[in-house]
Parts: sequence; C-alpha cells; structure tokens
Amino acid sequence: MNRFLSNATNKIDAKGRVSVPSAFRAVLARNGTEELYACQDFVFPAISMAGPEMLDRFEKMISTLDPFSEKANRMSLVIHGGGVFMKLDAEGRLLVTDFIRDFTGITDRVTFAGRGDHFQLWEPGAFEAMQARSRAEDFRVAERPT
Amino acid sequence: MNRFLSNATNKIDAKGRVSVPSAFRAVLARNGTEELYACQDFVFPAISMAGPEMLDRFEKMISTLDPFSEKANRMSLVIHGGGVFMKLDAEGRLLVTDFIRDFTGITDRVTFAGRGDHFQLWEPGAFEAMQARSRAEDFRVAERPT
DNA sequence: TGGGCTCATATGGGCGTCAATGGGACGAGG
DNA sequence: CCTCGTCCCATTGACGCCCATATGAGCCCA
Repeated sequence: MNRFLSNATNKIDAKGRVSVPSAFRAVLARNGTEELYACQDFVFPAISMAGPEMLDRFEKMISTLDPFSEKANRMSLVIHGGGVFMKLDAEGRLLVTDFIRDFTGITDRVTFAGRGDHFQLWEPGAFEAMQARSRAEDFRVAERPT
Repeated sequence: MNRFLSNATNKIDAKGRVSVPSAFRAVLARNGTEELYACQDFVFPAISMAGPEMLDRFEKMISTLDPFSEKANRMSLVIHGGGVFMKLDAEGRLLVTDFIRDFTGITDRVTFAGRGDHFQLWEPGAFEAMQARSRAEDFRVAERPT
C-alpha cells in the first residue's frame, strides 16, 4: 500500500521521542523518502508531514503570485518559516519539538492520522473530538439509540 | 537541503552577538557563501539576509527601469542605501547592529525565519503575530480552543 | 486446538558529539 | 587611553547514534 491510512496513538518517551507507526514508515520507505517536511496544518491544530514534494507543491502555488506582493510574502512566511525538515532516528522515531507541541497541544502522547498522501500528528483528544464531530456533522450520520 | 526553512529563536549575548542556526549556516556553506548581504525587507519589519547573489538580482531588476525615474531611484535607495554586507565570526555568530535593531525592534532575542532562498531576522513577537495572522487570513485556518 | 516459539514493533536509556552561549585576550582605530 | 570588533577557548545542554528490553501478534507444530 502506498497511501497513509488509519491511525495509531503512541507514547512520547522521556527524551521527547515518539515512534512513527511502522505502516507509515513502510510507505515512506516505498517512496524513498528520507527527509520529512513538516508544517502546521491550515485547517486543523495538527502537524502535517510528507516528503519534500509537498513543499514543492506549496512553492509552485506561491510562484504564481507577484513575489513582492504582501500575500506572496505572507504565504512564504508560513510555508518556509513555519515548515521544518525532520528526520527519523534509526528506530523510526521522531523528536516532538516545541514547534509541534505548541501548535497541537501534544504533551505525552501522539495520534498519527493517515491522510492519503500525507499523515498528521494530533493531540489524541483533539483528534478524537474532531473525528467524531466530522462524522456527525459532515456525513449526517443518523443518531442511534444506545 | 539547500533551502532556508523553519524558524528558530536565539539569544543575543552581552556583546550583542547572536548565533545563526546551524541549519542556515549549513545552507550557506553549501552555497559557498562567505559574506552576507543584509537589507531591510520591503514588506515586513525584518532584515533579509542572503549571499551577494540577492543583491545581483535586485540590481538586475532596477536596471530594467528608466534610470532617471523616481521609482528606480527610490528602489536603489532601499537596496543600496538600506543594505549592508556582514560576516559571521568563527562560531557562526553575527553582530546585531543598531541598523538591525532600529528597523526590526529587536532587543534581546532574534527569530531567524527561513524564506526559501534567503532568511530573515525578526523580533520574536512580531514574527509570531505576523505568521498567525497570515495563517488565519491567507490560509483560513480553523479557530482552535485554547 | 492449545502451547510455545520467533520475530517485529514499540519503548527505554547510555554516551559521544556538536551547537549555542559566555567570557577573556588581543589589536586597530578614534 | 578608551572603545569596539575579532579571535580564541570554556561550559553546558541538546541531539544523534547505538544497543538493550519488552510486549504482543502471528506462526508452527504437536
């Protein structure tokens, strides 16, 4: 499988590291992705991660604008200034930096959520709540008696 | 990686020096950049820094204008009159001059923000505010509970 | 079908290296 | 003579690299 699917919650250890689920690492390996581009998501309080091609997409989008415009500069500020390259250690773990904690509210556990061509890092409670809300509101699931 | 990405905030020491993040220095070394061209940004209250090729780009742009036009003169005023060459010390630190402080409002800490082909020096609060605003206005990020 | 075996994943921690920071010494210039 | 900038060295804390343990799932075989 070459898409990021499903979700899993892992613990952050004493050194601030967390294991990326092996299913996700398998997709990365399959795509030959060594370095991960991480950025603050535009919609959710989550960090989105994918290979460098995600950054390329964003840059292409910016390049359609006048480079001296305020909008182009502000977008670059978010895309470039708000994005980081990260790499996993030999065991497939990543360091949960303040950059990630501050934006997501993550403290001691991380929920990894597959998003097809990328995956996201969520605070477990926030993920649960947002998924439940989306299921109820956006898909109009009928209420069922308990 | 050959682009300036992510952001980091470092302290200014008693002698007015601040360490340039090693990730940025690595990009500079990769490009063989010894001297840095620094100028006041056109859009933000920040100092933009890159190798001399950034100055070349600006000069090329000006040369396309009528040299007697007011616009060309004003641009030169900013590019040349508002720009300086700086170099780092052996430990990769740069001196935060009044030129930088006055324009940015920087006092005791500096936020380095990657901008792809260059990077910027911001007053930490100003950077935070501008990025948050851009994320909200240009990317329509969802409000998140605090 | 049940027991035990094996392997992979998740997790814990030691240790060396490097980056960020602090501060002294020296030399040029006002 | 004093000030400022540069060079050099010291400290400390963070991070990367490596190895160790465990928990649990799947598998084989009786």
